[in-house]
Amino acid sequence: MFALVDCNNFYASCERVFRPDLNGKPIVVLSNNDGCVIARSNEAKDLGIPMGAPAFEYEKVFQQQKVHVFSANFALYGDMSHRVMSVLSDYSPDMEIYSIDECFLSLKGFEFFNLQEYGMLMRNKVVKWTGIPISVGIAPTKALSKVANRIAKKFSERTKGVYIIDSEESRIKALKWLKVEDVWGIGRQHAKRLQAQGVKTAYDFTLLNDAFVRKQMSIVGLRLKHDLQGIPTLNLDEVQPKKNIATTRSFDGNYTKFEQISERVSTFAVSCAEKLRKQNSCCNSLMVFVHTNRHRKDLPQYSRNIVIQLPFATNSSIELSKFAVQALKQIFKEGYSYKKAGVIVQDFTPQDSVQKSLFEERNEKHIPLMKAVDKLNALFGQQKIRLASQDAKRVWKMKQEKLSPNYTTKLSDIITIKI
DNA sequence: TCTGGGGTCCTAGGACCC
DNA sequence: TCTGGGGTCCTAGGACCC
Repeated sequence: MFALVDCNNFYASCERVFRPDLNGKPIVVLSNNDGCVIARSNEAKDLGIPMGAPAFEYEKVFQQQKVHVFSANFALYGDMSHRVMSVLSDYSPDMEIYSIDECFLSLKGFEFFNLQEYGMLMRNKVVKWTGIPISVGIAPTKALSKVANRIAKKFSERTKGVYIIDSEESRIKALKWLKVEDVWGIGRQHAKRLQAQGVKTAYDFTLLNDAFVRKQMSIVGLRLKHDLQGIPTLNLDEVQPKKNIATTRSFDGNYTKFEQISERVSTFAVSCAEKLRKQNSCCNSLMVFVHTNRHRKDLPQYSRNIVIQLPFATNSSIELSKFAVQALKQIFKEGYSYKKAGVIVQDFTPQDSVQKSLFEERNEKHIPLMKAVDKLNALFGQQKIRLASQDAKRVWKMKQEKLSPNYTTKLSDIITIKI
């Protein structure tokens, strides 16, 4: 059996942990730049605020309905996620952290446990120790545990947040209830095609023949089908080092000058380099892209990316920044209003087995230098030490008007309790 | 005025090898 | 008239996830 544990309305719940006065009130969390809605409390969902809603279009609703609006505070959510996962890791020797707010637990060897009770234990402990409410779905396969989790959440009053699929009868009942477009792994495109063929529920999907599914949805779809039939096909994955790392941002306004954008690109490259060093990888290639605001139909549009092969594998902020700005030079065109840029590093090699280059040497001095920079930044706060090619005055170029304090990661933001 | 960010996997087709 | 067979590697594009 597998358990899929999922935090309810995760970002909204994180904000609420430190603002208990907001219990029962509508909350939304906005994306970077306070652009669109990326998380909603149940109360906000009930008001009909959709996922991804542009914030400026819903300003009136927010005011009229007294919705509490937060800028995304990823430092807080990341730390809270850690805490939740750490509590959950006590409940199984095998765990797959699937996303910031979800994990699978293997319940192999738990045959003689009362799984309903076990799920309740997890739920109570997590909410008591972290303040985050969770839902637990338990079933013989990963895909079915996803389904069970949905039921646990949807009917939380009846299920108390824990639901188990453990018989053929409950499997079929669950799958007949679940719409095909809500199945994990069936996105908009596949759902559209399946519906056109009369497939309405997850159960209908499991009745299709293998060859048909294989042809329409590749091996991925077929695996999913088997998993939903109760044949364990998807395995628990361990956390792998990433294969790509990206730092991309929309700008706080429209940028037209090369210097403005190169400063951003340099900062993005430095951020990628930091993430690379965290997982002990070096990258061999790097992509830079820029584009204009695609929502502005009245302005001329331009969008381009470029991939460059590096002469040697590196994770030095200095090198990567230099290469990224060089790449930007090749695609930047005068006369456009740019809205977004990004740096993506790819083609990794482990840090300790980097090949020497025949023609161009990487500067070995960068290794201890980066170590020192990382140490200082960890001690004195992100971006304390920066390259001259980055902006020296402002660290964040984002609209974050409703940012909550970093309650759990910054000493000066820790809450005070009066007793 | 204002519209997010960061990932994964699979397949087909082209280019190449012997 | 008739023109083989068996591979690998890479990339772009498409699908999906949170």
